Amino acid sequence: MIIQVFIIFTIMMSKKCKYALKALTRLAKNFNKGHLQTADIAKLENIPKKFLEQILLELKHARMVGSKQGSGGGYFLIKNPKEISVADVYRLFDGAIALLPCVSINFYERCEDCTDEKSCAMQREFIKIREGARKMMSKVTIHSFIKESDNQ
Amino acid sequence: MIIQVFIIFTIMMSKKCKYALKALTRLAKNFNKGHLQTADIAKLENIPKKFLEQILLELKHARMVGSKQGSGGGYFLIKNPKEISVADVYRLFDGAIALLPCVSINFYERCEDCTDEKSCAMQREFIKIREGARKMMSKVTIHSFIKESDNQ
DNA sequence: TTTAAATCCTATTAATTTGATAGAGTACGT
DNA sequence: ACGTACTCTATCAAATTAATAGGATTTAAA
Repeated sequence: MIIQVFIIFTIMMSKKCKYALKALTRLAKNFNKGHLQTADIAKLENIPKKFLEQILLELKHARMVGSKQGSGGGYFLIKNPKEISVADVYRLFDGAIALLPCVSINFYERCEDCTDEKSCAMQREFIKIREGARKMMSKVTIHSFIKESDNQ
Repeated sequence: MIIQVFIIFTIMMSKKCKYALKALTRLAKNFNKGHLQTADIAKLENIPKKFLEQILLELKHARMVGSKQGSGGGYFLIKNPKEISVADVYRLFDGAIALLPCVSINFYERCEDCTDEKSCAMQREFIKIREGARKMMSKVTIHSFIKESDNQ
């Protein structure tokens, strides 16, 4: 008897990035209403608390959230939810939106195997693909994730 | 003296996928003109030969290329270059185009941490992002990578 | 019919990344 | 001073990537 197991690996957004978006959305629902604690966000969003700590810290360094230390402290959004796009968060945690480094705006790198970038047809075409993804990822913001039913 | 090294990791297309696109483009330039050998493609495109072997084999299993075995053998395209899109090749080597598994058409999977998919605002928005990327990746084909100067 | 050439196929490897945990250190309200 | 919650760095196991290795198989040609 032969058992075949197929494992399909897919390159997608990292969990870290997804958790960040969820945490930001939770903070956005509380925008201008005080702060939330890591432990509460972790519970509400099903995120490992210690992992979330790192994420919120990175978001703080990126100046998307602010924090209040000590007892009774917590995190709060310091940017308008409409001004934090998926592209911003994706770039912070997962890097380039472009599929090839030579096509990236923020993470540009030359391809080692490329002989003439100026006439590279792949580069020309992958710029189009990047723009397709970038436009959509810039349009969707944290605000987009807040449902009307959340009355905010 | 402190030396700081910054390593930026970016999720992009895998090298395998990129090599596949380059190999397919090379074969496309030779479409209906006989076959090319792995070793020649490897040399022309700066791809490790043994690695390229695997790639061409996968492309064969996916019925994009055909092969002729034995001495004097090689590979040839069996689909029209206009009918092989970047999306097709990307899905074959790197998996889903969507950024979240719950949003993927071909690699759908439920998010473990999701409580109600029907009302999930993230899912709704990430479908838009997927469509932005998918449309562009479907439009660009192997034919797009062939420059006019290659007179083909 | 032997030999060489090329594809076919599977296993293995080192390096890197991910997702997470651990354990201090620091700030602050009570 | 005490407890709470953020800050920061180190570490870990599992998974993935990008190759390499080594045969097995097929075919043309000597």
